[in-house]
Amino acid sequence: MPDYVGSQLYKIRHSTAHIMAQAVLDRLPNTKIAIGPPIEDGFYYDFELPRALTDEDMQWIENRMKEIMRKNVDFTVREVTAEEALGQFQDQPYKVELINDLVAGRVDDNGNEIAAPADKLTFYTQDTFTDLCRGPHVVNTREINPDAISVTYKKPAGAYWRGDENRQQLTRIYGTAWESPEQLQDYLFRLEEAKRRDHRVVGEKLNLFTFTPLVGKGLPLWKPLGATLRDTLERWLRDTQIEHGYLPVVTPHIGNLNLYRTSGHYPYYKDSQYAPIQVDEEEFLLKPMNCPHHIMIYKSDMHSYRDLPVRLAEFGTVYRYEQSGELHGLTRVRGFTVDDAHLFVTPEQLLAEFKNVVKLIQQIFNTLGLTDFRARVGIRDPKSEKYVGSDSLWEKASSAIIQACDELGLPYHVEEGEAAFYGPKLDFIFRDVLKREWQLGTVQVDYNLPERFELEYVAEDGTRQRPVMIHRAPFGSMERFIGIIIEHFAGAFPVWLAPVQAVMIPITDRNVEYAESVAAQLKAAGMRVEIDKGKARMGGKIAAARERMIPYMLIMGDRDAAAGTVSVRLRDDRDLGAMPIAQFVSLIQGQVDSMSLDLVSG
RNA sequence: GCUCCAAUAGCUCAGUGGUAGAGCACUCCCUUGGUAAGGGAGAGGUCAUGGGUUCAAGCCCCAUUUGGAGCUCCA
Repeated sequence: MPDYVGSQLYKIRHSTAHIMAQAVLDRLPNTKIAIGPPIEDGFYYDFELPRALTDEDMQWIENRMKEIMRKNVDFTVREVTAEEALGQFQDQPYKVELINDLVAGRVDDNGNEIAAPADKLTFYTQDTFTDLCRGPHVVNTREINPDAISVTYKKPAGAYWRGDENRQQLTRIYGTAWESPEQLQDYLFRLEEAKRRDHRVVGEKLNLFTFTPLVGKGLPLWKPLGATLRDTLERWLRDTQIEHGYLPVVTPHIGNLNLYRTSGHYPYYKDSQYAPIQVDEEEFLLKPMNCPHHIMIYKSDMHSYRDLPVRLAEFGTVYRYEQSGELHGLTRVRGFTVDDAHLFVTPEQLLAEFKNVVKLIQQIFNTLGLTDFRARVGIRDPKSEKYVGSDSLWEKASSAIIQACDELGLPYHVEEGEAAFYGPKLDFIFRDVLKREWQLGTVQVDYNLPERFELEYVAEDGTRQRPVMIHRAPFGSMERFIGIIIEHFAGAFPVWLAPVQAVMIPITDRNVEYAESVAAQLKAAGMRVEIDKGKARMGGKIAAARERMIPYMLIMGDRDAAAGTVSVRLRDDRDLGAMPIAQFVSLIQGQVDSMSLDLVSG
């Protein structure tokens, strides 16, 4: 957001961060202060505190901040020398480090850019508090609405000084600030909404998956309804890929360590894999990626240019030893299934084939209504050593990706350091309701693994030539993708995807038999249905079905049994009234066949 | 991995040192009700695990395990 930096909201948040630091020092005078910038939806300030903060501290700090704001104090700026700055902050070691770095012109926070030595230092002062800061700030605290800020809405958390895990861990207090109380309320509502949609909560409510320490952390167990959802997605992609000329393959869950030494994966990702398994003098790895296996399948046959592209696809389950603190529901797990495929193409085919893959991914996203995404071209970090292959191959691969995006009219931006170790890639990054970003689909161009594995095809002139590989996964991982669409739909999946598409609600026990005959007809038509034979009354059964986000409730009593109808109620409370069974079957089939996002057409 | 917070019934949670609780779900009984939760009874717990303090521990302390919020990381 280029318009954000320097905007009035930005100044409000930056200034509120300073006021928070003042309030924290008022509460705990021995606190060491670090830095406090504005961020996307608020601000934070990092502190080294003399003791842990309590809820009472947080409330006191928030109240104190409002008090300071209501005093209508000015923010004043003043240029200072390094000596003066060091004198002012002699008891503040983090500030001293910042000042010395600024003066010396060392690396910035990311360690990337060498910053020129600062030609001046500035202090900003409000009330009793002075901070080293380049600004900008509001002129007076009257520009900040005390009723549009909050620091108690979110718990403080740990954060490393300068983002370096080898350095002091500080306490980060988050705050949020807006221009009006209404905006603050909107924001807090959005946070509540995100909690409501949390896939871990919805997954429990809809009975989709579970975790247990006895199986292991980060290892999801898919329950019948979750597995149905997953299977439906898989079948859809599998069928779509067959239409696009992909060929199915199946490979084992472990592989000889030498396979990953040849591919070059092992040394790079040693730390994030399960330890090798030793059997009979040989070492095996739980499969951390599918590429080398697919490569060996390609290599097992002689290929003619006439047969290319060869597109090998597998829902391949892989295991990666993610740091324990990284695990999160379905979106970061230690065992997951990649909707993987590797395309072996001639250099001439690369561009067209890459574009086809991108179109396939776009088609998949559009079908699900996932429209809020951006495309990122990830290229090498020129300063890093972690990449394999020659400069010219990288150059070729990167320009192929960029050319494909240009020709498709796909807006993208290029980021250094986001490439895979063997080649550059195009990622589709989805933004969810909380504006969090998730990497979903990925397409990678690879000249290096064909080289390392000495892959070949026979060209028109009879010579052996090297193919180019495209790695791609539209969902990324089934687990993460499902986690994200659970939150996207808040559990209310489109009809074609819903694990249970319709629930029969017999009004009395007399009507159960009729419900069973209706259910049998719907199942015969390929629908996923349930009968609620529970003891609850109709109202209770409706409430239960709504909780579970089941698209259609078919209520049936004596009148329906006599007339051969079902009374259709939708999960969004629309009531379609009684209709013949055949009419309902064609209604639901229409929605399924068109993969509609709506419950009724038109 | 690090900091902080947490762990009580299948689920959501109450319980501040003195006999283990509620709602939902489950089983049984009554109720057979036409569009957002009928009534009653019952069953279900080594209060995460292991140590410690105490006359006495779900509650206090230590360790471990697992979960959460962040940080760092993410092929």
